Amino acid sequence: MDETSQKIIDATMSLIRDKGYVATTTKDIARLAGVNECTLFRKFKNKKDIVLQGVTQEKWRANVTSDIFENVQWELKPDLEMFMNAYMDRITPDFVNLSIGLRAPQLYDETAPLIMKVPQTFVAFLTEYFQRMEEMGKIGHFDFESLVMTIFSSTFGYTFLSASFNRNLVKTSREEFIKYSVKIFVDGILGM
Amino acid sequence: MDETSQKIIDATMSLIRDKGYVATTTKDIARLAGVNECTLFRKFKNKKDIVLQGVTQEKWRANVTSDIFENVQWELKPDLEMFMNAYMDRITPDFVNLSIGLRAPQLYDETAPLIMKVPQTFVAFLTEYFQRMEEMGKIGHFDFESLVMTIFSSTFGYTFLSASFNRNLVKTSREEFIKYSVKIFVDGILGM
DNA sequence: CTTGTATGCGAGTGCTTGCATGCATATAAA
DNA sequence: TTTATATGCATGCAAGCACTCGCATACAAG
Repeated sequence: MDETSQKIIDATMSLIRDKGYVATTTKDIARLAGVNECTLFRKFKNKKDIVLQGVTQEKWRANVTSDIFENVQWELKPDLEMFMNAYMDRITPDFVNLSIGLRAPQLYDETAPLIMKVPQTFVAFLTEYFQRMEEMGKIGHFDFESLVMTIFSSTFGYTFLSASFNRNLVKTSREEFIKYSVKIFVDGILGM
Repeated sequence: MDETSQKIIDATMSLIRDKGYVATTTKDIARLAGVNECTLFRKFKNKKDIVLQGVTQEKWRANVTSDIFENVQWELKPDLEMFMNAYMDRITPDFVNLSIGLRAPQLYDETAPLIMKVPQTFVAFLTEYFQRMEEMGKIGHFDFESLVMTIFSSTFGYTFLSASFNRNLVKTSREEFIKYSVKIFVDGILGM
């Protein structure tokens, strides 16, 4: 990937994050990338092609693979904290807004699988984790799907709300949130 | 509001929910509403004006006022279940997608306060609820902000994930989710 | 019957869009 | 030095955009 193409991709993805795909014009992209508009079409087939190449780059996707969960201690509290930190390290506000910006009908068929892979990876990890924890006798039997959905929804929800309504709605810091919510998940409200 | 204007508003809001504001053209709106395109501009100042009138209609906003929490029993489990049900009754997938469709820079300054009012109302209710519960001696002392954020994030997260990735990611039904997550909030994972 | 109002219709406004082309220039490899 | 490649720049194009105009038609109230 030559430098000019990269600048074009970076400009495109930034604009989509800020304004959405449809509202992002090739003129905008060229201006932000500091190149002439026609250079876009020398390097890429069309506007959509820029985006589709962008979403395949590590730089523009949360780098989510299963090996991010390496430090499992098989201890509920530190493991859930590690899980939430792993999520929030990768799913930054920029990434959240980019994901929303990519939700355009013209793109969605091709980008949706990529966007969906992120939550799926986290949900799959959590599900496996709890199954193993039960096998090890460290927790009782659960409806794992509901348990996982509760914890993941909460992690996802906080991340999304922070990115969308920063400080207007969310007054709790990330560290506080992780500490307290894990405590609640582990001990419940009455048992604290 | 005459019938024609209402049809135009309904068509506009539906299209924004499905494609977003920028991708929705006045030609689309006219076709879906079954009126001539120029009728839009006889009834409304411009495209933006249609949306701004739409978002003020009860029909097109979650009808969230504080009196939706009337059935408080001051009992953790039924109250949290009531809270989550109240949220999910109102924040339907359609409403979630409409909220995202309204996130266009051309609109956001004017629509954001309306969109934000919904989570704020729920967060405010929960905060007050837990404060009263502590005063009544029914729960111990908490960092209420973190507690509220955990529960609301989870409710919001499940609602959003269901609307966005239906059944591909979310296998848990609403009823199951509410039942189990409230159980976890109340008892914790270890105490079940 | 007259008049006002709501709407349809076709055409067209000025502007912007994604995209293309021809040509000049810069740079770097041969 | 020659040659190939990358890029800038001006210009252009067909299509699509939000929005407007003049005029015809329907219908209901007076």
